[in-house]
Amino acid sequence: MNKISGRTIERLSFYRRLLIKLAAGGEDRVYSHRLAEEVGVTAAQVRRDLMEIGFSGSTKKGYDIEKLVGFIGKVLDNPSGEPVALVGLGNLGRALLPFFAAHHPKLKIVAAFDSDPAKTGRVIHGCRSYPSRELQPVIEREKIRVAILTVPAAAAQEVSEELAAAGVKGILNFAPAMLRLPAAVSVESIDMAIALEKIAYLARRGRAE
Amino acid sequence: MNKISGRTIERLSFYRRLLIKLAAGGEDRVYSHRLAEEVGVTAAQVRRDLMEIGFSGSTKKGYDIEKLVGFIGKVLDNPSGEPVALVGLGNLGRALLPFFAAHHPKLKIVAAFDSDPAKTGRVIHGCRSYPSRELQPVIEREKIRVAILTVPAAAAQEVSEELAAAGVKGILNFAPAMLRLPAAVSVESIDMAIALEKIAYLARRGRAE
DNA sequence: GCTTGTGAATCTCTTCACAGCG
DNA sequence: CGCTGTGAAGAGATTCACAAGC
Repeated sequence: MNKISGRTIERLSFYRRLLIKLAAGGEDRVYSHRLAEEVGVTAAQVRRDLMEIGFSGSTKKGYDIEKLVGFIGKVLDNPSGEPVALVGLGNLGRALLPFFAAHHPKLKIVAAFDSDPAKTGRVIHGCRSYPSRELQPVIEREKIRVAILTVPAAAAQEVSEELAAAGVKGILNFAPAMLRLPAAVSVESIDMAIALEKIAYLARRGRAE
Repeated sequence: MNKISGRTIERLSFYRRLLIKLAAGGEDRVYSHRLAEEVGVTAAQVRRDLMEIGFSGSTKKGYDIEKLVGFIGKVLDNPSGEPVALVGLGNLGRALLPFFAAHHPKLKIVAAFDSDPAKTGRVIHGCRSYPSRELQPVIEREKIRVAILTVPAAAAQEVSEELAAAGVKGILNFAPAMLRLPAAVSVESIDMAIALEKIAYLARRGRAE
């Protein structure tokens, strides 16, 4: 169950989301075809992914939804929950707080940071905000290993280094900048400006496929 | 210069961003190595990408920055500019307005929509907001072909169909939902919840590579 | 020497297609 | 039968490595 590819991780996450929805609708078993159809991949892909994590559906009638949700959880989640830091309380950061607060049972934003004193020392959407100066101590105290970075591009490298130094091992980076960090720190970048340029390109040229 | 892969488009966008920064710093030529290093890919990858769009640097001393920026622009941009619609003025949508308004010379959000009358009929960050009912006429009038979708997941499918019907050809989808649309419409989804789960996973397991 | 441009090799990811099972 | 699990084939993307230019 060791090295699972990034693509597979993403799809597992999608599968789980859908499975939970199906379970809420009262279903308890599902075929790879169905899962594939709803998530937008092929059935073979679904079976491969489940094979990769070592999950077996009974051949009889597809996969047991509840079991599969649990199994995916064992792969993706930290059983004891995962505290997350949000760094940068600009427009985007403030918008993400309620967005992430809403959903996840395991992932929880427990601390927010900003360099602007006007934005700190408060509680925003149930999350305490601290001045940047307290970044390292708070992250260490709360044992935070995952951070969301929503600072301006110019500050991103510096702040990410502080995060890494404080012990953060994964950064979800929204700043339009490339972060250079030790290999022990994983970075996943969401570059919305690039995504918009891409979709504008695709809209002009005909659709691929 | 025809079918360019999605990956390449994204990287071209990155290259351009960097090139503009270099040009602002007074530089006028650049080697593939340098570009690669700063963007986080290999030099061979850079050269492949430029080959793919048919750009030739002089062998003498790398690539002419200004020419390359222009060339990438010819590939990516609609020369007459690209009007964009934003649909969904919740927290995220409102945060994206200034974010996108800031930067791009060609891509410009010219209309925003929301189903909540309290949020419409105003001008937010220089962008006029309309009630959803006016979605189709406004999009047709403004000849909008690109839309950013920031509505709740439950509404995403329906709204995206309206967009498609109104003539939109590319959708940047932030809703955690899979859109089923005619193949003529391109969809690029940014699923922040999935991305956060992924980075949490990577933070727990050691880094890949 | 240092580049770029590029065929060929490699790696990674996805799909095919079928054995095996209930 | 129609399903899952999976070896093998296929597609795509990346890197290697080297010819050719200045």
